[in-house]
Amino acid sequence: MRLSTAFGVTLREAPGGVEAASHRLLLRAGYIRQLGQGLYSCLPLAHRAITKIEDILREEMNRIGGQEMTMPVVHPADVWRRSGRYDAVGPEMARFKDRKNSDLVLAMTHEEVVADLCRTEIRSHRQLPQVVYHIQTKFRDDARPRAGLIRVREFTMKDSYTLDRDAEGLARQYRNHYEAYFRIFWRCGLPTIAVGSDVGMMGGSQAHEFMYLTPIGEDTLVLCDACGYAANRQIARFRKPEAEAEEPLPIRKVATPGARTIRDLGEFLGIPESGTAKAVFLTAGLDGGLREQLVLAVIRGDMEVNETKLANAVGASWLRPAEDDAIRASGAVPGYASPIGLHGVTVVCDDSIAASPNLVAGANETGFHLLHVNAGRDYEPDIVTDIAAASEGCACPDCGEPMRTSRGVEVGNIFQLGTRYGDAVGASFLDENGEERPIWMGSYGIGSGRLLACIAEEHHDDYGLIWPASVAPFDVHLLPLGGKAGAADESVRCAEEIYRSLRAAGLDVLMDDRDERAGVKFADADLIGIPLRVVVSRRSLGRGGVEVRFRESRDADVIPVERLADELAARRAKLLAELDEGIRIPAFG
RNA sequence: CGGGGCGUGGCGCAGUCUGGCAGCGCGCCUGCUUUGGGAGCAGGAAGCCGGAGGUUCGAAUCCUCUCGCCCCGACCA
Repeated sequence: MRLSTAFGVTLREAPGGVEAASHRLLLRAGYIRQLGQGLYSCLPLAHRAITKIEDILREEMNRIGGQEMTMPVVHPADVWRRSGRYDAVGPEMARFKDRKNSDLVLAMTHEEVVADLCRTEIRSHRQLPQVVYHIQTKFRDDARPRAGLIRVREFTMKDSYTLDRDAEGLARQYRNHYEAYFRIFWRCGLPTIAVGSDVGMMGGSQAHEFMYLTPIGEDTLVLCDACGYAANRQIARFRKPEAEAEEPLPIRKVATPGARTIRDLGEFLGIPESGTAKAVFLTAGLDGGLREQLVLAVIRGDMEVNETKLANAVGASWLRPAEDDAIRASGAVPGYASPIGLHGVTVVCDDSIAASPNLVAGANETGFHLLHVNAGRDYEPDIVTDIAAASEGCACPDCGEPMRTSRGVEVGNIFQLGTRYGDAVGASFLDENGEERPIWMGSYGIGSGRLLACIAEEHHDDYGLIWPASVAPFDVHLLPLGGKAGAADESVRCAEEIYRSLRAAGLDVLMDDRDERAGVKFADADLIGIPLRVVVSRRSLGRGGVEVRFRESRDADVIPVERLADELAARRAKLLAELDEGIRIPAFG
């Protein structure tokens, strides 16, 4: 491609309000342009880079037996009604009607369609296992897109689906994806870790997220450096400080004027926060979010409630802080609440509460608390489970060492779905004994645009992007200096010849044939970030060739023109080999 | 959905408080000079100031409504 005729220009200044380095540089270097909130066009440079990413996705999917196909972006609402997700997912899914007034949706993902296809295509155990995938547009009407391509509303995703006859088959395919994903990310030059994650709206039993660790990430991860435990904070477990064993004492009411918070209470009574029971009221959306239920989460005062765990415990599709009116209607008093003597409330106790005797709790009376409250004796929780939020420094659930937290961007995910979707649409097969059995499904996604943005985030400097050779939109950036395009200058003639010969040698070449000064060309080359640069100038020709350097390096080598194609091909091969050699697949767990 | 902010040539911004000729830098076009890290000089094109309504002799500026975008939170595979 010739820069003089390329569609898209570089910008000296980024548009205002742009924070993330990947966002700023992709805009400035002419890769992407915003059309609307969370909606981006990929200009030729980004398109080429994404094509490289997709090539890697295809290779690695095909390596584990994947068959590429294409499924529609527009779905009849009925397939989503059958799975129960039409009502469950809320406004994130775009819905509309066709001319016949039939309900349609824009696809957020494709489990329903795959399950529907299985209904007719999969009849016998002989047709299993299967891996199918496509690279297709998704739309999710996210409430808050941000950071350029990191979080958008319309995006392209590689989503694959595995079909198996039993849980063991699913586990095998899940593991194949686990390894394939690490290969993919390493080949793209992106370091990631796999963390255990919430299954969320997908449903299912086990899930991992592949996380690129970066301060701009929106997910909080809890990591143990000692043993490798890693989980999204949404589901992260930890060892809770144990309470001292005591005989239960008789309950006693004490005046605690003005002590509305746990800290106030601890100071007032002269006890540690772990000696108190914190009561948090939330309104939960049950039955797919249609029915509201007041929930009281009770946790020891030294910990916080994890809303994801709580939502999973009560089967809620959403939670919101409860209004004071609803709290009072249950018999509780905000600020002095406890689970004793309430009605119309689902009481969920963290397991730390059940294990801690003689806690201080509210008296459901303004200005008073109760001493020596014991779960099971003074009130009966509806649910006792782990609803505590892990945080920086808390003890690893596996080895007990202190854990740290980190921010991350989810660049891929893998889900063991089980038989849920097959059951919903009646997708089953006949086994060797002629018995009808449900199909076990798995679902696995990687967003290609988000992946591109994360790679840009990882590989850049103050001057611009520095693409790994595997995803760079071009292999070589060719810069003729000193002379107008098409002029009879020696450097230009030579560059034209090199342009032809490198392309003939199979390299993707971007030639800056614009009538620009050297400084402008260098600055734009830094910005665009092609890994190999060739400078052709009177000076270099005087030294017997052209200058070759890596984008990352400051040093150039003079290479004779006759040897140039071989030299560049060798350097490119070396860069790619380094990426392949870097592949590390952590133990599955 | 809650809180905050911003919409003025392609991009970055000033002007708005205190109403009175629509500006600056970069970019773009033409010419001359220059030519290895974002050149200099000269000339030029380009904005119904996001939109609608209102107040006023007069509105980018004041008022009302509205649309769009950004940031924080809620939410989210």
